[in-house]
Amino acid sequence: MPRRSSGRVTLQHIAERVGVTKITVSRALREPHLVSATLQLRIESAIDELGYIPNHSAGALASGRSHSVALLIPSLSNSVFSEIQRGIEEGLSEAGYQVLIGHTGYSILEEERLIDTYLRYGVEALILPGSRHTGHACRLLRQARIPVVETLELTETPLDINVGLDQHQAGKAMTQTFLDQGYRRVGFLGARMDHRAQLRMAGWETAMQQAGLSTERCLTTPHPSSYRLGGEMLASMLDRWPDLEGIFCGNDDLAAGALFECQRRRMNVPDQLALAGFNGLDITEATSPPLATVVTPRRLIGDTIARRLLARLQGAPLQPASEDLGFRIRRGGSL
Amino acid sequence: MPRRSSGRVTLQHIAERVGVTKITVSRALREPHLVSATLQLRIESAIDELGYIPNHSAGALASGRSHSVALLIPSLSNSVFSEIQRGIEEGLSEAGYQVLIGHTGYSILEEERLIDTYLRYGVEALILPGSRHTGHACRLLRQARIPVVETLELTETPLDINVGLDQHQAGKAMTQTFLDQGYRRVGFLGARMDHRAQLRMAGWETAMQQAGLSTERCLTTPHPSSYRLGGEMLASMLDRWPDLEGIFCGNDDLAAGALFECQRRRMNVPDQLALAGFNGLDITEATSPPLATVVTPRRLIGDTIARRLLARLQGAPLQPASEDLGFRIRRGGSL
DNA sequence: GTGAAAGCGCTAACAG
DNA sequence: CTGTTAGCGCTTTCAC
Repeated sequence: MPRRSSGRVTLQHIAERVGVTKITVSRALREPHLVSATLQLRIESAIDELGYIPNHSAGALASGRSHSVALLIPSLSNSVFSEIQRGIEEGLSEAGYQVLIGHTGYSILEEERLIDTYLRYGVEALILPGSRHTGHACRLLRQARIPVVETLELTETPLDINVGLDQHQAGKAMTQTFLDQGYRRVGFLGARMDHRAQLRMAGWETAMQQAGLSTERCLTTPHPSSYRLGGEMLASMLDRWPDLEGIFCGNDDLAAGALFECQRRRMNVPDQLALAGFNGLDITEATSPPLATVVTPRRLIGDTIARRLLARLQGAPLQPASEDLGFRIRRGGSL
Repeated sequence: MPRRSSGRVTLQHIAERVGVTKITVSRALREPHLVSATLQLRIESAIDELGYIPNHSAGALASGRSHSVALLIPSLSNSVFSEIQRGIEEGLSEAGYQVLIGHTGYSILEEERLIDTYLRYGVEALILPGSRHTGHACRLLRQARIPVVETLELTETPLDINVGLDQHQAGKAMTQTFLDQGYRRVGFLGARMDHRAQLRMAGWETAMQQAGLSTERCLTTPHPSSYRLGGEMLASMLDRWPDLEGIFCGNDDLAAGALFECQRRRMNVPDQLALAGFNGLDITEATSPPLATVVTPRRLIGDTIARRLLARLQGAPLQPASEDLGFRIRRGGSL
């Protein structure tokens, strides 16, 4: 009589039922070609009858492999990441990896906590949003000796794989589009102000300064962005700088919210005020007028991550390098 | 010399460094009050120095407890679930549970696959969207003998905990609001047409039929909903039924997309066409006019799930029962 | 093609 | 407060 037992059906139960040892059952599940066809069938039906569910922990412990990868994203409610995630998941699940999702809430402290958690789970790789991490997180990543992907933004000093786009350059390019269209008093609206939002804003500043224009018309908040916030912030900006000709919003949510506020005020977009967002979400094509935006190659980013990560997992050597997947400016009708 | 070894730092390494046995180190981590203060400190610093990361699989295997719970949601890009998820996660993480997220893509087959996956991971509870599952999924759930939560919709035959709202009733109530305002030719627009979308549509049908009105003005598609789709479907409906007075959209995305299309056509909302959505997402308060919608208590659902699930995890008996958390109609300005 | 033995890293149970 | 022993369910290794 065992002293401890979970009561769950184990390999051993299947083995006894079939009249073999558990290693044969194990093989039947993992390397069917090494087991005779008759046995294979009898084992399958025993598994079915008894309702056997493999114990992942036991397998991972014995083999030292978890067949899982952690994907950290800043926020579950931001659809920017869902396409990236789709590409990653399709690529990795095909290769037998389970993708464990965590969300950092845009906090590198929370990211650190999640890295720790998932390293305990024995993930075989980590995919992180952004390139800024806490010191302890970096130490954990180094010690873990597993492939790491940093994504969304590019960094000069990648830990391993780095796939994304130049957020600063993109911010600058969109601002330049305003300038090319003849707009001069162009403001910037930013929310959350995570690292990428800061880079986009810096791109705006650079473009404005290079054109010899003022960068005073700028409003930011640490609060999460939302449609409502876009409207409120637009109102504040117009109060303060009634001479505004255009606003570059750090993301599409803010831009859409700003557009709605313009509609309420019966302000014509783009004649009275030009607007632009960032990311190229579905909503930018649906509004009236469609919103100008920086279209980011999210699906491509996801696919690329999957491809490069699989290569690393299959033994490709560590060669830290950045891959710039670019962006595209879409003028919509709001600019 | 061990024959196999992962090379990772283990409890044993810490124990040797400190000069105790590994069980003491294990206790220092899990039940610090059972270990002397001096040892506690020395163990902590050894853990820090060597960079020890506990092996979750080993712990789970030995203790039979995974301290994790699976949360399945239909889609990562639908912000409807993010608030529910937040409530669940806050409540459970406080109690020491890790929440593993999976997304079913609105498919009960994929749900079945995920249930199987997470049962292998040894999750201590499962939170599922909806109350419809495959036969095999039900069998798996029964055999697992762990708490199960079915959410979003209510069911007569809950497997265990069921927290949500009456989607049919909500659809009916919103339709009744149209009728109360004097609208008669009220259509329905639905996308994806998962079970909840079907229930909402059935609510619309019931209300219309009870009022002796036609239910012909109805357009649905299996495609995922989006703003753009809302606009396109509105256009189709107006082509086919130019006499439409109002449209109840199965969700807020469609309603917003429909509103944008009205703006493009310079149709006044609600004078020429009344609109309503479902869920009460942020966007419904931001548009001009704000959209009528059925406000669902998502945060409350999440909190309630966490509370009731924790009770079950701490030993409360299985008492299958539904909890109806209701809904609220908000007229916005589009109805 | 199948089996026996050992061990992955940790915790339960009992002892002192 | 700390240690000893056994074992969780599986896979590796080596043997037949």
